[in-house]
Amino acid sequence: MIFTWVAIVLQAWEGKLRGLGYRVTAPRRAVLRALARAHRPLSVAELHKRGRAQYACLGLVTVYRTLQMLERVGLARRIHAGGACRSFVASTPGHSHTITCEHCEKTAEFDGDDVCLLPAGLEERTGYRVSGHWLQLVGVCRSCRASGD
Amino acid sequence: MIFTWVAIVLQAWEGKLRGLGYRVTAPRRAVLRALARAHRPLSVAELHKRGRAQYACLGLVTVYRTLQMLERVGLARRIHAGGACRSFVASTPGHSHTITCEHCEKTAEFDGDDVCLLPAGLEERTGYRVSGHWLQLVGVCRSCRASGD
DNA sequence: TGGTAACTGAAAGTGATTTTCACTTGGGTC
DNA sequence: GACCCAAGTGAAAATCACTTTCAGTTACCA
Repeated sequence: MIFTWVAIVLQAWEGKLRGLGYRVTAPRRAVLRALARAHRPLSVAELHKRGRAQYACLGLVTVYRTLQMLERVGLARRIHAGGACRSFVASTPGHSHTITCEHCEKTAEFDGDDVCLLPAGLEERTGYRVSGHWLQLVGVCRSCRASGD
Repeated sequence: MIFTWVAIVLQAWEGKLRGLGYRVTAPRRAVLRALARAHRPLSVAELHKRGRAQYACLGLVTVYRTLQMLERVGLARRIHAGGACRSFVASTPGHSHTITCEHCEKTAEFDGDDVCLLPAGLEERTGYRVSGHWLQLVGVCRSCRASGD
């Protein structure tokens, strides 16, 4: 039996959900799988379509509900792109940020605890005491650079 | 004749719009004014309501169109809050970031060219060459701290 | 094996945004 | 100052993005 990377990730996710008291159902598996296989942020509609490839009668509402749940437990992350926040990527729990390729949209996470690294004297300049932040980077991924795009 | 700060800002904005070939109309002035007077991010509906205080028959569609135009020229900025990107604040053109108070939502800009200051070796770690970023901070403003909130 | 609370899909409801179109107007021209 | 017309406008309708409701189904614990 061959285990793909996606299968291993799904296994881990399902264990995590079960551990948190969530049921692992066929519709949820379909959404999880679509998320795990994607290499770029996907809209709810796209996830619905891809999820249906695995579970034909997957309902759109279930996709919304599953994403909400996955976001809550840190397994999915909402991405800001094109003036809206309607796309999702798979995520690992914990504090991290994302970087998205401006050509192919492939999105990666990187650990962010050491990022900010905020401008010196920000509190003095603005009067605000910083308690949180939200950072998204844009760049060009290795393969798009290699293909000269 | 007394010039308030808001009046001065509006004057500058109107000059900028005219310079770019946009017409300065009563509906646009109403939206600009509502934006300039706000101390926190406002939704489209709120801007519509406030704009009507100055120009009674301001249409909702015009608010959308004006915001789109202002965002394009850098005079308004969309703010991400509560899982959506539906609020706007006045903005100064150029590269800067925002910080929003988690209590009163008052939002300030700060210059961001010196921010990132990204984690060393990000390109090596992720394979991405960074070309841009989007950063929003959350904190507590001076007056909310003073009031012990 | 049940039993049951969690989960589901369809349909209807809501709210945000865009499109369309006939009408109005800012601002340059004479 | 009157005229012109492309840019701008508001209302209504259409579209899109969710959310709620509800009757039926199912994962999983005892």
